[in-house]
Amino acid sequence: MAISGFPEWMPAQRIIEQTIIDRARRTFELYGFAPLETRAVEPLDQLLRKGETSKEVYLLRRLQADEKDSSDSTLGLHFDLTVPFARFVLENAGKLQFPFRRYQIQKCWRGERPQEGRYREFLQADIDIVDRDTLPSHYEAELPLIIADVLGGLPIPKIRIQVNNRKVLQGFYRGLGIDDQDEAIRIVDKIDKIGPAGVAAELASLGATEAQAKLALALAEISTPDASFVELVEKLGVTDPLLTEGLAELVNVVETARAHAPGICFAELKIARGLDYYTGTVYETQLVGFEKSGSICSGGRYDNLASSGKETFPGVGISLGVTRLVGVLFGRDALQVSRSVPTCVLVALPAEEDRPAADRIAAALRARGIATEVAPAAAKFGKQIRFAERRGIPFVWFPSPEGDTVKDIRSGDQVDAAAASWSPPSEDLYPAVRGSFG
RNA sequence: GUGGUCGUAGCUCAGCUGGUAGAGCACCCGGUUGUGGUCCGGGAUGUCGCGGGUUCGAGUCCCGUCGAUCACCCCA
Repeated sequence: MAISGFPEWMPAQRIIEQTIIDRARRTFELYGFAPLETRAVEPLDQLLRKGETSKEVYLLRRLQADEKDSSDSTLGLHFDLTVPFARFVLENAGKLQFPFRRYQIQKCWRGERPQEGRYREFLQADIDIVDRDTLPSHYEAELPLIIADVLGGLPIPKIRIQVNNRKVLQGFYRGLGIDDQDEAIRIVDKIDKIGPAGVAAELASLGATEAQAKLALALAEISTPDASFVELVEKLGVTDPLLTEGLAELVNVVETARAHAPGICFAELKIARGLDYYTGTVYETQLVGFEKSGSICSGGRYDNLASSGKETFPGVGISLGVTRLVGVLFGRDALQVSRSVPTCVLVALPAEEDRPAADRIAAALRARGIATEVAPAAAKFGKQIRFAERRGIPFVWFPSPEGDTVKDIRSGDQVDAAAASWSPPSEDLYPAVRGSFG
């Protein structure tokens, strides 16, 4: 029986998911991120240190727990990888070299109501860079490039990375004279759901004047693929030091992305991100054609998350929602894989007595990196071929005293072959993932 | 956590106002005593999501529950 929100994929789907994980890992390492895994649980007070996400957290309880036991603080499963990482950095600051860049690919848990692309247990592939005391803002420009690199090499729809900076919003609202800037950010962030009129209404109930609401909406409408958003903001006539600072940072991110990966990164002044530990740049990523499914890759800069009072480790990170990405695409049947098993070659079995010889052939192929299995039984060759065909295994190997042959069952071509030297075309070595979307 | 829709064979679905479950595709066997995919013939298949209730009788009505999905919330 399935448990709501805890997806279990079929092997073909898992192969696709692993393809994405492998791509992410390989790319992260190419950019010099060190691998890390943190424990699944954190003390509850750690998890709740920033933000009021309490209701989402799953708690860990021992079945035989002593009711009177109050020694340890309650443990909760982590709901992202950034908070545990911040804790890890504080704990191990003495052993790490800064700036420290690491990747972490792990399950996360949130106690939410599941729907397509939203799960209670899901996989995130997260990268973060932290430094001691200060963090140069060029790192904020680097992260979208890495994500573009990961996703650009996968058979998925085009992506659109939307970037904003909370300083822009905060500074603009402050300059505008709105007192509760954080609440204003939350309201404007809902613009896609409730529309400009809805935002104006909520801002009004926050105490904003009509003129203020109008300008806030005008800001939210700004969306450019380059630095031209600055002029548009300046035209609105609001000034504030924080706004100026945020605009400069945002220019850097957008222009860097435009130079290295044009057409995928946009300054989008309406996005804000829910998690409230972000203090500067924030990212959100849409799959083009799947915008309704939400962001598949989000993050931002946090200046105070890893801070012990004495020391501060500002950081910036971005997290790819692997489960959401595949879940959304599976939901539309948009991904196919060439076979449901890793096997490239099936060694046919003429008779049960031939199994030792077949095993030797398989071993020779495996030794050269070719995934091989031996037929389960010495059935008619037609059946053995069908066994391979159903799983998508491309090659069937026929052992013979007169010399082995190998058949590509897709084309029907059959050629003489020796297990010590034959190799499949490189594109057949591993299951191939294909995407189909309009 | 709140509310809506849905849940019949592996898949897609049919099943009229309650009368004891069906089709197509897929699958298995044979034709084709060992090289599949076509064709022909034959065959198996369901705790009708689960539990309870109403009824002489429930896939069909009622309640609950689980799951999928959507909206809110939130977010990967």
